[in-house]
Amino acid sequence: MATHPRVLYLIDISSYFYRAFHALPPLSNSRGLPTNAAYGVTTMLLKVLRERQPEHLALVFDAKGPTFRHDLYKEYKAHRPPMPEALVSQLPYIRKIIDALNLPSLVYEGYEADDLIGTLVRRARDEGYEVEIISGDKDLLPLVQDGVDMWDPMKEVRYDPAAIREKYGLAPQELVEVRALAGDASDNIPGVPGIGEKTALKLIARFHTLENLLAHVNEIKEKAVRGRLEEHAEKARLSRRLTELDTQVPLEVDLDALQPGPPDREELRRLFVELDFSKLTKDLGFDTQPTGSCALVAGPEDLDRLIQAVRETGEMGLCFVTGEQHPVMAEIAGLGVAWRPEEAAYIPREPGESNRALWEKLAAVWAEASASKVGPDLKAALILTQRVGQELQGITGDILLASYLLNPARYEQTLENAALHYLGLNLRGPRELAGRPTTAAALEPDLACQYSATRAEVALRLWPLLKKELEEEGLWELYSKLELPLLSTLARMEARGIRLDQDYLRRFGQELETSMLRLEREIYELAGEEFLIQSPQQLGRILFEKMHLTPQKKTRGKTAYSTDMEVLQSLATESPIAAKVLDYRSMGKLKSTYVDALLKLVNPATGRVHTTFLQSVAATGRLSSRDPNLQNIPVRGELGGQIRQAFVPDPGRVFLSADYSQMELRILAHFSEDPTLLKAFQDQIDIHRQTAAVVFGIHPELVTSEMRRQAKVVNFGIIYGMSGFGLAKQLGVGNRIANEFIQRYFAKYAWVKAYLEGTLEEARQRGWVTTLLGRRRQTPQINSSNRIVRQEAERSAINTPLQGTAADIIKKAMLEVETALHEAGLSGQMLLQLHDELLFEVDRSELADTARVVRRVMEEVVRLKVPLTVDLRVGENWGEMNPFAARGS
DNA sequence: GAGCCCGCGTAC
DNA sequence: GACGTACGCGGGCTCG
Repeated sequence: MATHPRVLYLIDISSYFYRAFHALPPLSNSRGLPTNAAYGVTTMLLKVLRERQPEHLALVFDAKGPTFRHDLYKEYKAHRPPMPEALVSQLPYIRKIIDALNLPSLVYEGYEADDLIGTLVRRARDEGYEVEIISGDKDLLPLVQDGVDMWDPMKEVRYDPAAIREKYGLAPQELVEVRALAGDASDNIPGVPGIGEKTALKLIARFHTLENLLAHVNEIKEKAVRGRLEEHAEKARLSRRLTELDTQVPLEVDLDALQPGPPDREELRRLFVELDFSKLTKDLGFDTQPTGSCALVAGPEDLDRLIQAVRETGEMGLCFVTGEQHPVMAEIAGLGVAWRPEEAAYIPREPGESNRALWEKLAAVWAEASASKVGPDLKAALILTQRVGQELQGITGDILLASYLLNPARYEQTLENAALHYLGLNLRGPRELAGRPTTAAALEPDLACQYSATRAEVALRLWPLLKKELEEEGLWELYSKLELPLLSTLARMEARGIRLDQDYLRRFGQELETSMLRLEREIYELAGEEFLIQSPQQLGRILFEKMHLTPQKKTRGKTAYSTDMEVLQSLATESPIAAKVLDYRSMGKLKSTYVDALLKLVNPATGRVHTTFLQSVAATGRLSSRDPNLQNIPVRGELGGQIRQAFVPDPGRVFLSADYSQMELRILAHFSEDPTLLKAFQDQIDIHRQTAAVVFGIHPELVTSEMRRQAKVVNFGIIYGMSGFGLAKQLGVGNRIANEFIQRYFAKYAWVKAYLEGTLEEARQRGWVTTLLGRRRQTPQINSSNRIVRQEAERSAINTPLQGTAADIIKKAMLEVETALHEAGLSGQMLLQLHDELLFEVDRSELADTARVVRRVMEEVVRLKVPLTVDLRVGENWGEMNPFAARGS
């Protein structure tokens, strides 16, 4: 039986530093350290290890300083610029990674890696090894022979003698002769001037060696080539010596000993985390906990020990396990608690008197403010604990909130991502733990224990890291004075909920259904067949293939005809079917998204719906709302308003809404300090009318309502970083006119233009933009060479300080309004935040006082260079809100 | 049947 | 390619 040949893998590592550096975009970690070369080299090495599983391997380095080739020719590699600083700074990390991977390295003073590889190839063949050279450098191709091939894992190219013969028409060794003739600009090898690779290949194919060629130079017909060869024969001979590999490097190394050792996985994890190599970190497969037993709190003794430990450390990581419902309603399956790293336990919630006693005792501990509470979602924990009786105290470290403030757009804020990013740990979800698709609440106690105790423990470990970063980045105040207190405010709003008139909503749903059935019949009639109207695909087929209406545009994926509102509106002149589809669509939207979905989410015990406000999602600092989303309940249009009418206050109470007027434009005025814009707001001028006067170049008195409407689009467009093209499309005017609008706008509001440009420049320089209260959003794509990517980043960079400052302001106002109402002894309650508006439920008897407090606090919450004004409205339901207490009355 | 993407539409 | 930030529906596809 033939023994399998031993293979020696020789990695031309130095060349990969440059190749990775130049091939990859300029990546960097969160501290701005460039990482692209380190990343490329690491992935290359991991690929080699994964795909070859080498038993014998060496990383071969270039020696520092001059080599024998410099003695031969002082100009050798003389034109090479010094290594770029961005690459130099990565070398120590590459070194550390190689050490952690525990791979043998070879370097020999006075020689390049190529010579060492040549020497090793010779010796390896003598000792019966096969060799694979890992390189992308063509200079090494002459070494390829039977039993020696070359592989470039980066480009996934392989060379053996046959491949070289096919590509160059030569034997590998003959490539040395080619290089002697053609030279190499990057190494400053002269070759024969005027002879390039093509000519050289031809010549060597015929004469095989340089010396043979020079001996038979008179057989060459082309005069120019012959003349150059005769003139530069010595240069060619020198080039050949420069390019020939020295395979006799006096290297004392035992090939059998060139074996990779076991990698230091902990060190790799540490390095990958530092460099933000999150995918590689994940691939390392560090799980938080092996399957096994978990500390289940079974009786009072266990719990006493837990309580004792929490009191000793003064820290408590919490992770409740609940069903999917809102925490106001969700079933509690148990609680994971951690008190110091590596120490955590799980308390299941079971029926029975003894378990109830356990939980009462536990509740007493989480209600002690002396222990700092840390967790992945403290708002949910707060609501759950309120429900169980004792409200959570000592709220300190919300992991997702902290991670969000540090980098709001980096990734979805989850404990999994934070654990991976900051600790290099893979958290295992319910699916991985159970080995089947499931939810946390459905896990067996032992698995639920592993799940939630681990999460509590990981949160506890993450918190000091996040806190330190918040402090270092100047975000601690934003966290501790704004977002963390707001978490409690939001918890109260969510828990309170908002009452829904279910009977009304059901009736409305039935009306919609009736109207839709009628429309459906009419549409089928016009189409001549039945089809799914709500399917854009089928609708497109009917409208554009069967009925031959005019297609207006393709969908975003270019795959189908678009049937969106804009298209249908323009088709209304061609066929009555378009308007009917539009009506059918809008009713279907209301029914499915608002009527049906809303009814499903009502708390049956109270008739109220409880949204979840998400505090670590929107990249600008805004809140978002989910299950149901109460921030996009329809308001425009007859039918839309009817949905809002389903939201009603308790008997004896009314809704009070308070919305900031033109908030983002005022913030633009504040930041830009544009005199015209400032004056308009100080004088309480209608800003859209003023902009209309500006862009149409007329007296404000002459502005028509249509002009004002268009100017409103311009004003909004500025905030969104809209282009001339976008404005033209939106307004339905030509490009030229739209550009003229923009030009006149910036001519009049010149400081706005300067401000916007300043924002972009700042983003380019610093890599982030900021808001009034110091919130940050990183702008990693702002210097992208891809124009589309870059412009998208620019629009975000322009919009974020404005939208984010609005978010800052209303968040601060929410905190202060709550306090002010409480101090004034008023019972009004905040129900919703809608980005620039707050909705309260107020006792009718307290309406006037509450309105006064709300307006005062909201208008005075920050001092801008323009006044902030608030419009108040009151109503018996959310759909019929009427102006209240207009200013000055 | 679960999970995902697409097209679309609602809000500020 | 062209307007920022969200959430969520139904259709339709893939995968098991």
